[in-house]
This record gives sequence, structure tokens and C-alpha cells, in this order.
Amino acid sequence: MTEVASPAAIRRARERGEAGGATRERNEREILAAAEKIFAAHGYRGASVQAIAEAAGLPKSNVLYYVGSKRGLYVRLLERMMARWNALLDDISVDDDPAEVLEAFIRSKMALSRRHPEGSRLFAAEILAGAPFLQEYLSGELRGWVEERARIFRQWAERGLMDPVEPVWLIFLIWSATQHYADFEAQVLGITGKGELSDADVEQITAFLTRVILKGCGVTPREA
Amino acid sequence: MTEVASPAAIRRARERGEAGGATRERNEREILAAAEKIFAAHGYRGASVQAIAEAAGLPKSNVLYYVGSKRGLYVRLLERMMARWNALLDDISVDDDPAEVLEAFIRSKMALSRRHPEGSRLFAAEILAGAPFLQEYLSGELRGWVEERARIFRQWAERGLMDPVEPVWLIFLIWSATQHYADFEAQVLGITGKGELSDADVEQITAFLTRVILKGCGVTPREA
DNA sequence: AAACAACCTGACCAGATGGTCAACAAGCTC
DNA sequence: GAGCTTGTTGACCATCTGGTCAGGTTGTTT
Repeated sequence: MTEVASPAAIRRARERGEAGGATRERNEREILAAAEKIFAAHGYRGASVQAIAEAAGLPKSNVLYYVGSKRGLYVRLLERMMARWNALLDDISVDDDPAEVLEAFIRSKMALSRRHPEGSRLFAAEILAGAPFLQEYLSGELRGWVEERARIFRQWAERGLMDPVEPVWLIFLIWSATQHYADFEAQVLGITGKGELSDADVEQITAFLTRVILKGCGVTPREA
Repeated sequence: MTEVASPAAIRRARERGEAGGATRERNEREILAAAEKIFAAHGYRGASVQAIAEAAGLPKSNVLYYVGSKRGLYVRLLERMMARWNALLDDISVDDDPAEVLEAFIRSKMALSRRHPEGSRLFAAEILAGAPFLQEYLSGELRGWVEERARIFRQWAERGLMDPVEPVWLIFLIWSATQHYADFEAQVLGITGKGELSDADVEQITAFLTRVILKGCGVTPREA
């Protein structure tokens, strides 16, 4: 039984928690970045391992040597993106200031869309396809998170800190408005005529969204 | 006598004695509907003529007989969607009531997303892919339309009818918020736990968006 | 330098891809 | 029913698909 480089060997290595060689790390990073771009643009079916390999500057066989399979690569990217997402979902409490929380929410979501546009689009493509890989996450973890926030939003409304709007629609509004600048980047750039959005543009948009949404929900920034 | 899964639709048509042009019309309609669904879910690359044919209940050859090529079919669908889009872009003037115009804008866009969710997702997939077929439309026709509206919004702001927000971001906000319920339907359903959004749900969402956005922009409905 | 693991890749495979085509069936007009 | 248009479809083609594999090179450890 020859123990040549094989998926099994890789799995063993990873399970052993070996601080992967520098080569492996570099190549995997390259492959993940390339794959995120291709999957984001063409969806799971539309992406080809060949195209990913070319974008990563490697032969197809080499890509498969590292990632095992197209499906595994896709799942891994999805998980990475969900991890980024979860990272910014800090807890809030009824005693927090609604204005602060909502602004932080908008800002962090906007930053995520900006820092990882390909990841955002990857997520969008997955949802467009009917969320075949994420159904569980959506109706489980994420749903719980939304309900938790919704409860707090309702309490704020009861205390007169904001209008009694349906919190779930509010969360969707913030998600969609921020996600838009990653997912529909091509449209945004085409219409504005810009080659790309500058930091200043993004700051302006963030300020606009914060202003409109907070005011629209009757949330007034706390006085100093 | 073909014994293979003969499309029920065609047999029905034949039995009813529907003639010539009617057959073409019926089959094309069936094909376009099936193709819209498949392209919407998997994007241009990810969609296969085979899958479209199966969804339409026809042999692949027959589909190609009617539509010529995959590319042609895709372009045709895109054009049909742009036509629907253009149909609701009526002109507005500075003398119109901002509240009425914005509400009508939100409502009609929401209705479009609801009436043609597959078309909306098809559009989204095209933009995700970098808008290879729509670049011209975006930076031409659509851009002009946005600028025209923007001019009027600014005039309203000057007249004190609304806050001086950047009109382009406002338009994007409305687009994204409404588009969301078509494009991210799988997410919305997963999180809300519903099987589908009822008319009442949609009405509630529309009312929410209208309320928040109008208030957020300092637009007050005109007094009677 | 020997041994061994990690890394690399061209050749190959079965199946799917978009598209063509020849042959035939069904309808319509005269 | 002849003649023509339209509709229908299985067989076929070159190319691409995800994935395997044998056999090689490189790097590290002893």
C-alpha cells in the first residue's frame, strides 16, 4: 500500500493539526481566493475547476490535489464566509442604545460587503440557486439570531425608543441595502460611471443609509 | 410512434387540434418559462440546455429547434425582463408629489419582483457575473434614467419637500430593498419559516418600506 | 546521503456540454 | 392527394466536465 500524496494523506495531515508547510498554505490561499471569485461570478454549477485553476495559476490536477473536490472547495468557501459573518454578530442587550446598535450594524455589514465582495457574491449566488448547501444554516442558526434581535427591537419600541416597525423587515432592509454594493457592484459602477467605489464613497453611502434608516424608524441618536 | 416520455402539453395541444402558429407559441412560452427558472438559479454558464429541456418537458433538440442557441435564448430572456422593467418606468416631473412618486416607485418595483421572481433572479445572476450582456444597458439607458430622476429629487430637496439626500443612493436603496424579496427568497423563507410569502405579507412589507423610506428622507405625505 | 513525506502534473476516463443533421411526421393550401 | 411549411427527434460530433492515477520532483529529517 503505497502512501503517495493522496486525499487520505492530506486528511491525516490536517487532522494531526500539522502547521501546514509554507507551500501548502500559500497555494491554498491562492486557490481559495481564485475559487471565491469564480464561484461568485458563475455559481456552483457554472464554475469549473479548470477556470479556478487558471485563475490561481496552477494546473487543474494541482488544485484538486489540494482541495480534494469541487464540492469540498465550495463548502469550505461557504463555511469561511459564514465564519466571517458570525464574527461580526456580537450580542446586544435591551439596555443598549438603539441608535448606536443600528449604526454599528449597518457599518459592520457594509464593511463586510466591502472587505469581502467575492464572498458576499458567493453567498448571493448560493441563495439564488435556492440555498442547497445553506438551508440548514438559514433556518437554524441564522433564524435564531434574527429572532433574538427582533425581540430586543420590539422591546425598544415598547419603551418608545423607536417606532413599532416589524424588526424582521428592518433587518432584511439593512441586509439588502448593504449587500447591494457587493452583489450589484457591476450595476452600481455602470450607473455611477465610476471605475470603483472609493473609501469616501463608501463612507458617504454608509452615512446615508444610517441617516435614512434611523430616521425612518424613529430612532434618535442619544444626546451627549 | 414514439414511446419516450412524450410531452403532455404537446399531446394535449394536438388532441385539441390546435394548429400551426399556436403550437410554436405554446412551446416557446413553455421553453421561456423553463429557461428563466434554470438561468435564474444557475446563471448563464451553470444552466444547461438539457436541464431547460427537461423542465419544459421537451427533447433537447426540440428546444434548440425553437430558440436556435443557448446564448440567443438567454439574451431573449434578458430583453424580455428589461422590457418589463422599462414598462414601469413612467416619467415624473418636479411638480409631482414626492410622497406619491416614491410610494408608487416602491410599490411598482415590489410588484415586479413579486410578479416575476425568476426574471428578477435572472437579472441578479447576470449582474453577479459582471453583467457581460448588460453592460451597455446599465451604463447607457438605465444610467440616463437614474440621472433624470436624481435631478428631480434634488429639485424637491431644494424646495424643501424632502431632505437633501444623495438621490442615487436613495434609488439604490429602493432597488435593493425590493429586489431582495425575489433574489433572496430562499433566505427570507428560511428565516421567517414560511413556505411562501402571502399577498398580505407583501403588502405589509411594502407598507413598511414606504413608511421607513419616506420618513427617512423627510418626505411627508401631502395634506388633503 | 538515505529515507520519507509532501508536492506536482500529464495522461487518461466516463459522462455531460452545446450544437448539427438527416429523416420523418403533421398540417395547410391548392 | 400533391406539394410545401412546420414540427419532432434520435443519433452523432467535438469539446469540456470533475476526478483519478502513476510516476515524477522537491524538501526535510535523520
